[in-house]
Amino acid sequence: MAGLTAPLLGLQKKSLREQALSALRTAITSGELAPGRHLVETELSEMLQISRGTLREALRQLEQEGLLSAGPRGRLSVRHLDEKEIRDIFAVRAALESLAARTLCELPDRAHAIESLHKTIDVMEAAQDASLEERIESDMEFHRTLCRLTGNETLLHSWQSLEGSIRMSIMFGGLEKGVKNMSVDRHREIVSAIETGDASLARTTIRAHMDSAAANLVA
Amino acid sequence: MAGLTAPLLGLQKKSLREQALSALRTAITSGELAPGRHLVETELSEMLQISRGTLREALRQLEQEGLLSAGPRGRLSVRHLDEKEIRDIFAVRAALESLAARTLCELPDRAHAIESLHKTIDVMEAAQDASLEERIESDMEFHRTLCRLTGNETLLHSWQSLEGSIRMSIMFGGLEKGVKNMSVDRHREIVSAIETGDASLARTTIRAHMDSAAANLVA
DNA sequence: TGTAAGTCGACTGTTTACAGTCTGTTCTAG
DNA sequence: CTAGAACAGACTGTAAACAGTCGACTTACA
Repeated sequence: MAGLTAPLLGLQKKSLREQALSALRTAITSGELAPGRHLVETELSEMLQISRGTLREALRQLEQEGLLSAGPRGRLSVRHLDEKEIRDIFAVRAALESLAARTLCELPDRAHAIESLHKTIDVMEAAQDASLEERIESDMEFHRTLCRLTGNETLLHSWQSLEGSIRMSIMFGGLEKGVKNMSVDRHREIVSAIETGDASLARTTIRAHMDSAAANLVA
Repeated sequence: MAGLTAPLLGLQKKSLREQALSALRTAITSGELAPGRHLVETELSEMLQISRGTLREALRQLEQEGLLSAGPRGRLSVRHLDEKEIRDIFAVRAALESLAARTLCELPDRAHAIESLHKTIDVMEAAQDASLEERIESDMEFHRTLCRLTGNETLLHSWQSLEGSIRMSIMFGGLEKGVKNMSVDRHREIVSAIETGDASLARTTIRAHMDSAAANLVA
């Protein structure tokens, strides 16, 4: 876990709290901090080289993102997801991304959006032989972009609040299973559906993508 | 704003942070802290009679709920919603509640859920002549229950994260306009749709309810 | 020996005080 | 009148400390 301090020494632009947040998020979704692991404030603050106060602000945020769960007397531990929870997370994710797809379908001028989406898929394609982590990263970027392009800030925000849980699901289900869902074709299919402007088709395509993704993970 | 301290003196079970959170949430969604209002940490901590550290933890959470927006150098102010944002919030809300309705439709044994929902509508009905605040409260309770009954914790959590924004939308649009959406019949209609088990119908009913609610608010 | 009481240590919740930094404002010297 | 210094307000981050609580361990007693 020594790697935890490293990310903080770099980019000084963000506040310490945000740096700690990123470092912890990464540590959790990468499995460095295993599910169920108990977190001790004084330990973490020492590891991250920040004060307890600042750390606690970050912890509250992670708690709300669903990466940490609170036990008795406020004791935090890394959340553990069971299969039902993974399915539930993907159900919510599907609902959000369906809305995104539907919204994009109704966009009169969606050529630019289509292009942006294809670009993120190009990145995915280029990362075919890269590490699992990089492939997952490019996949997340596609879906995040899908939400961002709608221009609905609330939608993007809700999706991002779920992002940590999604990443945990993938990690919990196994990265190998996770990347199975990241076929380039499936994603092009989604973009095509949006391109047609058929909201119903787009919704169905997204839902199918998510259902199979969740099914793969818990299989 | 003197009322801010009062809620803290009551129920001592929760931590100071949670008490502050509730107090601030109420102050914001009730309009006591007006949109755009700049918040000063030392002022608030003095008003709420808690330390800055504890306050900051609460503020982080409100920020993530979308009730506060951060300006340059971390200066927080009460978020101001324009009409597009209200529509966006209700679009996301519709997506979440559609999922809830669909999930309940697929529940083999949904008699109990149906009953619970009717009960919350009974409360709404009884509150017909109560204050606007109470009527809104009973409406929120119905929709929250809708999400809770699915047993999907992530869905409930996402909805609750949005709850503050929803309340702000109603406040911003005007309470009078807000209660227009709370007809008992419309809600019974939603429950009936779920009772039939027709997921598509349920989804359509929810969506129509939300669309008209959003339209009323920004009208 | 078994159990009940007492002790100790580990953590969290919360407060206070303080240092550093940024920014806008005000006051003064030229 | 204006450039620049001095200042006040506000946020970020830190360190140290204390109370309360709960589990674990120890001890004393029947």
